Amino acid sequence: MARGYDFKTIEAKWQRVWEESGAFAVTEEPGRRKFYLLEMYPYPSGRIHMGHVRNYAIGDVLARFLRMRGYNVLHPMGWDSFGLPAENAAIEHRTHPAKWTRDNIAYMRTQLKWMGFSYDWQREITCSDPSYYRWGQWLFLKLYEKGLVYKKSSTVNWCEACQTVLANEQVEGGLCWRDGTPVVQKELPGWFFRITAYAEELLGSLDELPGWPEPVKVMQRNWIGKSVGAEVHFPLAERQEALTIFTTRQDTLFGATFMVLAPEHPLALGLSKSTPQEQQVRAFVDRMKLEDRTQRAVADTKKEGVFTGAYAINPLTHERIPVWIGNFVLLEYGTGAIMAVPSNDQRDFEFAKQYGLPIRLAVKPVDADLDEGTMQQAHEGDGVLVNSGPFTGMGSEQAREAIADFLEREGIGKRTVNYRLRDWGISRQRYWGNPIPIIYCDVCGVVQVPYQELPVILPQDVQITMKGGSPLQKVATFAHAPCPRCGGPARREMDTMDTFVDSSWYFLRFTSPEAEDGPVTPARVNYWMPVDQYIGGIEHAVLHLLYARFFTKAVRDLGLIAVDEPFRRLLTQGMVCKETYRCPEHGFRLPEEVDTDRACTACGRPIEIGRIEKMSKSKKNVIDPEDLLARYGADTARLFCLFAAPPERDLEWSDQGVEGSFRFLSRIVRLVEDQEVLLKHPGPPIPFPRLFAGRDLYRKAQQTIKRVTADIEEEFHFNTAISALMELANEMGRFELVGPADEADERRFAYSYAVETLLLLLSPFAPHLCEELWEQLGRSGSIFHAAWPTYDPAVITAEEIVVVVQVDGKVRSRLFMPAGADDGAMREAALADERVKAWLKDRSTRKVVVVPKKLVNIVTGGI
RNA sequence: GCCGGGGUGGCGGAACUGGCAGACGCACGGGACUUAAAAUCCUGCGGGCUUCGGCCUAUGCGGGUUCAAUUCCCGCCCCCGGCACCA
Repeated sequence: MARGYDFKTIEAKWQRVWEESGAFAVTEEPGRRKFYLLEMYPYPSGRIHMGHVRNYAIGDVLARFLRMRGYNVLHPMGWDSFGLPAENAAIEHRTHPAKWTRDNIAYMRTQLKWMGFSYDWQREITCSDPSYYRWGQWLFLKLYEKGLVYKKSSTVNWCEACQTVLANEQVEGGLCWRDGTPVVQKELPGWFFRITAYAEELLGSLDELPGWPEPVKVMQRNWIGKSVGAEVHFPLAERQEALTIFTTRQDTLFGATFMVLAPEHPLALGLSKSTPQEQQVRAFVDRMKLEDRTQRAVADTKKEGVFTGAYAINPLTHERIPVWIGNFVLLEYGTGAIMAVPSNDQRDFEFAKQYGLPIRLAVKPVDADLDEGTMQQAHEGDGVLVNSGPFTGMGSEQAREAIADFLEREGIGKRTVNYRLRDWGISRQRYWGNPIPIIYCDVCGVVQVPYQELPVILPQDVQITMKGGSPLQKVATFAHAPCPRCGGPARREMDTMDTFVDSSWYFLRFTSPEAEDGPVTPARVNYWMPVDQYIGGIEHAVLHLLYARFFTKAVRDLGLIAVDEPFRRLLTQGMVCKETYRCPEHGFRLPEEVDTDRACTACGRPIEIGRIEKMSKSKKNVIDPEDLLARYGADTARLFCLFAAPPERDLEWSDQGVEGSFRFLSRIVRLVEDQEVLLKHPGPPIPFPRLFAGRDLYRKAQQTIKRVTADIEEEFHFNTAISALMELANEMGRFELVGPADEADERRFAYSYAVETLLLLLSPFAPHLCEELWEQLGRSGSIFHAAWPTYDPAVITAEEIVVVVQVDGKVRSRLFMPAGADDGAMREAALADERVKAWLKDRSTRKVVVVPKKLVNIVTGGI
């Protein structure tokens, strides 16, 4: 234990008191201001890490602060306990995912209690518990009945290591979000949530979330990717069919000199049939099939293509234009076919140049002319239409409307909107997840499991191998089930739901965790929702936060809740980082324990300090919160996480910084204990007008109330709130408690007021210590039942102000003046100041600027 | 390439609405206490110059607006994050 104070005894004592008194349990109290405060619940991986500590420390400061401010605060905690790591661990440790998960939860719950977080543990929920996942199945069926859930076979993202499908949102740069394995494409049937049905609302209501960080909203907008444009039909020459394309640039239609289909386009092979190109086309399409699609879509892959032998008619120019197949056209966006306008699209331009296809300018820059023969790149911006029949001379923006009107009038096409967002594939070919409540009957087809039979219980007796598909297939008692409709033999759905489904509505369940007649109890959910403040990592900017918004809207449309958006305000906290250590020989793959300031234990080479990166086991730069608890205690760990950086920024770990936080708390203990006897009998309060000795300290305490309150409440500036508390403590340290006998009462009162204020303001940050000192001083009841202190604006206004005097914008003097000094008095005093006079000796005064109560700037005409 | 965030001492970071740049902490230097060390307390701490009064200079770079710019405007550079052949 570091020198300082006995945090072990203190923290254990108060944790027991809070636990036994059920201090943080809440119920709905209509008429009282409610506050639903939520931090993203953890995956029970085994132990909490510093990221959790930071996240939950931020939340806990707010929770304790808001309670003292009089709010009815719901602050729950639970476990995101389905998911693949449990299966991996089951193989590795020869245990069962259920047991592994249960043990982890038990241990992590204990750890969170050691941190002193003020949760309402009566509302704890666990995703892998049938009492929870039952309602996930229930919601699945309700959404299925509404057409918001459907099954289809499609090309999906597959992670070979996880042996399962991934949603688009779970692929990061072509790699699996969980383990970084390259994702491959695979044709597979699966269940989808129709999130695209809410694309427009998910986009639009972002504007109604002023309490969300702009970066997150931008990321969601980009992800949804709305494009406004038109669908245009290009009739195929000598055929009855037409090719439909999507474009946002119908103003360039007159420049469309060829078309390009994605290699997977259904017409790709058909168009070349019995043309001389047939062989070539087939070879190209087959080659593209072998190439990985994520690879093909990534970066600047060389553009390649082949002529189909077929022609289409440009519906505006009526020209015959060739139809090609190209690797740069994506089947999944738009219609999988494009019109190519090489003059005004760089990709089309490159393709045209490579294969000698014609280029005709459709839109030229406003202030310049372009020549098709000599242009070196496409003109992609807006401009003025040329070669465009009746539309020639129009500006792009106007032409887009005019041409869209024309297309609609002539039946050639219509205005349309395209989204990048795809439906959410939720089927996972894994065991440790929520079973999808569907039964397949040869006679009746796809049949829902009846509501009264829910939950479909996940069987426990399974063999987990990570090979040969879902372990559930081998559980005969699970796989075979009678058809609920005809009673005949049938098969269960073997896939489980993506764990992100569980986390898409857990915040609703916290409001009524034991509801048995539905996922939530309407009166309770509508009392608490929305979450007033949500706190979590930026890594969920599009994943969880988009899914949760979708679910909220879908559940609203089921009539279960009244809110449109789940999270009123969002705080995305930065990562916890630390310098890394590398061995020149072994890199990050250092063996077991690294002797950080000496040498690699494997080869003896000196360890180099690497970049500052997010704490991770593989980088060997983690700090285990438990070591911190043992050395400094929870209050110090919490305080450091909040002091070292503003919450939204990355936090750089510093062992000395932790030491500093601990020193501060130890100092508080001394400030109180050294004067304990005196502080226990503070004497009667002395009104401010009659307080002279200790007047400044009293004022400082009141000013600190203002600063700390504003810092916590308005901007989550916990770091500056703590520095304000340090300043107050510094001033208390300097304060002379002993003085002339006739001032004794005043000094004692001022000091004891400062101590009391300091403890109250510090209590959300260092709750155990503040409770202990509060009790030692003989104050009644828990400090958390005390009201948050308030200040008197008349007191915090200084009686004396410092007026800065500048000459030509440079500070030359400072004057102390009474707070009531007006502009004229400031001006007079400034001009009369000796230092200022010296500066003005050889210069003429041209102008004097006075900023009330702050500054005088004397502008001269120079020497 | 597009979008977003950022760039301030040796380090983490402060600075309301344009008004004293560097709060608070860490590290470091000096001193007190101590047999000694730790802890604690006092003190110094952007850079340069100094006759020790101060002076000059400094918030990524270059311009501009203003009595006054870390803050506003214009043009660049660099770092981090997201998206990326999206038609």
